Amino acid sequence: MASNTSTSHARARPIAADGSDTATVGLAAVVVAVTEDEPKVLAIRSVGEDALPSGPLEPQHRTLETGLRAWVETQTSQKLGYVEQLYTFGDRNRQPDSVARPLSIGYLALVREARPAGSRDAEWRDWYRYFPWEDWRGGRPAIIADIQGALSRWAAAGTADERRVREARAQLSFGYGGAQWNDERVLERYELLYEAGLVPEAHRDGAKVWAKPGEIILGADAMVADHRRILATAVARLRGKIKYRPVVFEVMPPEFTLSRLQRTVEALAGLRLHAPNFRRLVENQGLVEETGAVSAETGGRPARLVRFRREVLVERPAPGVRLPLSRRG
Amino acid sequence: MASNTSTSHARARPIAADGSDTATVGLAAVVVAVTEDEPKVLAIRSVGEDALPSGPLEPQHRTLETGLRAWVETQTSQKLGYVEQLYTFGDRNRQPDSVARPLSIGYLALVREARPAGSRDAEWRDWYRYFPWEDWRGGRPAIIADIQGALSRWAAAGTADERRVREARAQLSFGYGGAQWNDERVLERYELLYEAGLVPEAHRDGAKVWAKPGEIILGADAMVADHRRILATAVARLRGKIKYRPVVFEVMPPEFTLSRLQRTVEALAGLRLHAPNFRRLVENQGLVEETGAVSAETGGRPARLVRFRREVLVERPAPGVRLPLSRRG
DNA sequence: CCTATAATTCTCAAATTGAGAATAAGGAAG
DNA sequence: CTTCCTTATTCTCAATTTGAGAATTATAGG
Repeated sequence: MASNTSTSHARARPIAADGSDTATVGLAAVVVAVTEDEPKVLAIRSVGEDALPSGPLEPQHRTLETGLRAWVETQTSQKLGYVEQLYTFGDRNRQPDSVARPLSIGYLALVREARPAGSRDAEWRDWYRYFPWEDWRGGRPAIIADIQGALSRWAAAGTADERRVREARAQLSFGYGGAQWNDERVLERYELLYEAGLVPEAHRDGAKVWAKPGEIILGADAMVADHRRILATAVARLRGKIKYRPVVFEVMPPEFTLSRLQRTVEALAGLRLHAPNFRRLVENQGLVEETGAVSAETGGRPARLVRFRREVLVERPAPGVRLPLSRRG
Repeated sequence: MASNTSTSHARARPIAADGSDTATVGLAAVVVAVTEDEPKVLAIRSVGEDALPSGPLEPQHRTLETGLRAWVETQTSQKLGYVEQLYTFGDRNRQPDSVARPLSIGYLALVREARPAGSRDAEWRDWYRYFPWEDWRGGRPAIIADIQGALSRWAAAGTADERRVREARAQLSFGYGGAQWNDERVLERYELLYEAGLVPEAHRDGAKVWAKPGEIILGADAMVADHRRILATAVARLRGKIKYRPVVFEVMPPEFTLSRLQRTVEALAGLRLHAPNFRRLVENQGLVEETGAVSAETGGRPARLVRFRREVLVERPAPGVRLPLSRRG
C-alpha cells in the first residue's frame, strides 16, 4: 500500500492563501540504461512496492529539471545526462488519501551504464518486471493469454454498447483479433489494465473497477503511487522517439558494435529486428562511423567497433533508428 | 507588459505550510482551428498583448483536463473536443515579478470550426501573426533575412567558442547555411530568438540577453507571460503529430474535399505539398471514404466529397498524413 | 582441417516516393 | 456551342527504400 511507505515520495499538505488551488508538485524520474541487452530502470526499494527516484519540487530548485536532477542524485548517486519531460499527472481520482492535489511531473532520463547503483536502496531493475507483456523478443509473451482472457470477461461484463467498445479497445491495445501488436501503445495498455482493475494499483487507489482482486494479472510488479503509470509513459515515449531521433546512443558506450546497437534497440522496443537490414539503415543514415578497432568478445567473427557520428544531428532533419522488423517471431 | 494585464491569467500567491514549495498551477490552452485555409488560434485580447485562454487550477476541477475545459469555456464559450497535454513550464527565470513559482501546463485542443468566437474579447487569430517565419507556403518568408542578420550579429558578439555554437544553432534552426528548413523546430526557433533577445518577451522578463531592444524582430506579435512559448510548443507538436496520427481530421468538417484537406495540412505545416502524391497517400492509407456527393464551390472541376474513415484507427498502427513535399517553392 | 558462431555483404523482388505530364469536368466569356 | 480558364484527378516512370533470405567472411575451438 502506498500509505505504508512514508519515504521521500510522501507529500506535504499545503494551505492555499485564497480560494484557488495550490498543489505540491512531485518530480519523478524514469532513469533508463541498457545492460547486457536488458533495459533497466532505476528503482527505489521501499517496504512494499518499488518507487521511482522522486521528491517534491522545492524553493531552491531553479528549474523543474534541476530539481529532478537533484533528487535523483541524492537518492541514487546517479548523475543524469539526457533528460526530457514526459507528462504531468494530476488526477484527483488516484491517490484519494491525500488532501493536496498530487501533481506529479514525470521525466525520462537516459544514462550510459547501469553501475551497481550508488545507494543501498536504489537498484537497477529490468523494466519488463513491471510490464512482462511488453517483451516480444522471444515471440508473443505467455502472459498475453491471461490478459486476453481477463479482458474478455471484463468486456462481457458491460452493457451491449460497452461490450463492443471494450472488446475493440482490448484487441487494439494488445494486438489480437484483427489488430496487430504496436510496440508504442505501452501507456494505453497499462491504462486499460488499470481501468479493468487487473492491476493492483487500481484496487489500492480505490478506483471503481469491475474486477475483483482475484482477477489481478500476476507476474508483474506494481509500483508506489502513479509511478508505474509514469514508467509506462516513459517506455512509450522512448519506443516512439528511438525511431526518429538518435536517442539510443545516449545509452550506448562511446564505442560499440553494430550488433550490440541492434540488441539495445531490440531490448527497448521489445522486438526482434532483421540484422542485415538494421545495419543497412544505420549505415545509410550515416549514424555511425568507423573507429578502426574490432571487438572479439563474442564467439563468432570479430565485430568492427563504431561510434556515433554527432554530425548527423546537423545534417539530417530527423534521423532515428527505423525498425526493420523481422516477420518471423 | 505582463503586470498591466490583471485578467484571469494573473496568479495568486500561495503560502506553503512547511518548507516545501507550493505552486499555483496555471492551465493554458492552444485552441486550434483552420478556417479558409489559415490556421487559427483562440486568443484573449487584453490591454497589451494577446493571451491564451487560461486560468489557475482550482479545487473543484476533478482533473487537469476538466479544469482546462472549464476555463476555455467560460472565457471563450468554445467547447473542446480533442485535447492533449503539451508541456509543463516552470522556470523560475521567466516572470520574475511573482513570488509563487509560476507553473503552467500547456494544452493543445483541436476544434472543427472557427466560429466568430463567443465572448467579446476572445478572438480567432492567424497563428502566423505570432510566428511569421513559420509560413513557407509562399516560399521562404522575407522576415527570415532579418532574423538571419540579427542572429549573425548575436553569434559574432560571443567568444570564439560561443560563436561557432551559436552560428551552428542558428543555421540548424532557421535552415540556412548547410542546413535545410525543418517545419517541426518551431519551439527551437522561438527559444533561440528569446535567448538572443530578439523577441520582446525576453526584455520584458528581464532575461540576460545580448540584444538591445532595437534588435527586436518586428512584424510578429508577442504574447502575455510564457504564452507564445506554449503556442510554439503546440505548433511543433501538431506539425509532428499530423504526420503519424490522423489528427488533421479533428479540424475538418464531417465532409470535405481532398484539396481542402491538403490545404489544411499545408496551412498547419506551413509548406506546400504535391497534390497528386498527397491524394495517393491519403487514399492508399485508406484515411478517407467516398460520400457520393460532390462540391462545386471552387472555380474548376467539382470535387468529390469524402469523409474520415474511423476504421483506420483500428486497422493501421500509425496512420498519418505523410507529407509529400514539392521541391519547387 | 573441420565446425560452430557470429558478422557482414549480396541479391532481388516488392513497395513507396518524387516529379511531372496528361486528362477530366465544370464555369465563364465570347 | 466553342474556347479558355481553373481546379480535380489519373497516369507514368524513374529513383529510392524496404523486406526477406542466401551467401560469404572471420574467428575460436576441437
